[in-house]
Amino acid sequence: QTTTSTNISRANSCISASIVHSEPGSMQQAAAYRDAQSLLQSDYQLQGNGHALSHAHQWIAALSHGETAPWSSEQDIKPAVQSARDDMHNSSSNLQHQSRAPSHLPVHQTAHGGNHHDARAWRTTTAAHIPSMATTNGQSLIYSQPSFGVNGLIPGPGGGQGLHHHNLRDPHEDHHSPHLSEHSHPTSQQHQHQHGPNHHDHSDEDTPTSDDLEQFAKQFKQRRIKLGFTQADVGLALGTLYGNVFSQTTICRFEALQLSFKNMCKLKPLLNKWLEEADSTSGSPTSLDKIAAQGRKRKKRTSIEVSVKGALESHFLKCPKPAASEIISLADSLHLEKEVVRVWFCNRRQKEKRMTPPGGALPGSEDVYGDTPPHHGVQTPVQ
DNA sequence: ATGCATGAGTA
DNA sequence: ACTCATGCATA
Repeated sequence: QTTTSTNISRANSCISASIVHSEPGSMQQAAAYRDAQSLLQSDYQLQGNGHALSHAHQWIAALSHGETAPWSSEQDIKPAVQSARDDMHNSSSNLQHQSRAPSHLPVHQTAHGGNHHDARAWRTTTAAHIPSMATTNGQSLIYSQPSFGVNGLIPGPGGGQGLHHHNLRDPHEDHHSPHLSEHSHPTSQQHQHQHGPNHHDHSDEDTPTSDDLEQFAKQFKQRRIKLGFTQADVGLALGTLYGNVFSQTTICRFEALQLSFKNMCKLKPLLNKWLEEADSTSGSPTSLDKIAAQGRKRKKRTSIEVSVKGALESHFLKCPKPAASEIISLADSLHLEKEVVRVWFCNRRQKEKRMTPPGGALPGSEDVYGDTPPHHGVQTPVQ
């Protein structure tokens, strides 16, 4: 039975945000965010051997009784605080019109034009990238104005764990060509380059191919580690640099290619820029940060039992897009809330669309739900 | 590193 | 109600 994991809420109080210094003298590094975060969660974060305990907060309290939307009941606090005029809007999201028409061309969007792309274009093993730039909205995405002095890096002690970041990962894979120049694949990756407007040089300008992304992601990770930054540091730095903060999760997923092709394309330029800034900047401070004091009661994460997951999985194979009624009956039989089941399917589908789809890509069951991207060869991205 | 969740934008 | 981009909370 689905237990909802024990959990303590996270504080959702507004953090006094922090400043916005753009002075060259102000030094607020990444640490700020991290600290703030830990502060928030400090309730239960143990230090050393401490057992801290926690105390529950809001929504927890709320659920004791009325369930009518335990979490979504009252107020909804808005995230507010996006640091001022930061136009982070750019959501990019608006442009994926996945034409279900079988005849769509694999459009390749420029990172900026970010248009559709159907999520199936990558993996285009056999090239076939038709450079169409039918992009309607040729701007949006990314960059916001660089109003500040840039760089909010600096890994050091202040940078948090950067202190002893040593190497908590991959014992192997260390040292190898540090330069970001293009050398390539440490681990064989077949890369068939595409013909197209691209020169051979895949760096950041044009629309990258999935191979470019793989290469970049791998290299990015290595550089990042060598520089002593954590994924969280990077996410924050992006925020201080461009105004768009990203979480550790996103950086992690980027490195692991667990984002959609389009999403990867959008992020690559930013990360690439950070990378350049990062190693070129040896010691310049300045940063600005913004911590979104987000307060929104989040539903407790439902923990679905393995057996139940298995059932969902098998259903997914049969029908990736169950109708509402099916979801209801399924939820009912599995003793799950309808919403939980619905979300599970959404997430499952999304997972299929990542560059690195889950293992079970069974052949034959590809286009069943008219939306399956043809990810053929899923080459192990592993590391 | 990942599972479940939220929300904006769409259809 | 879905797709997508993202992320909190967890494993």
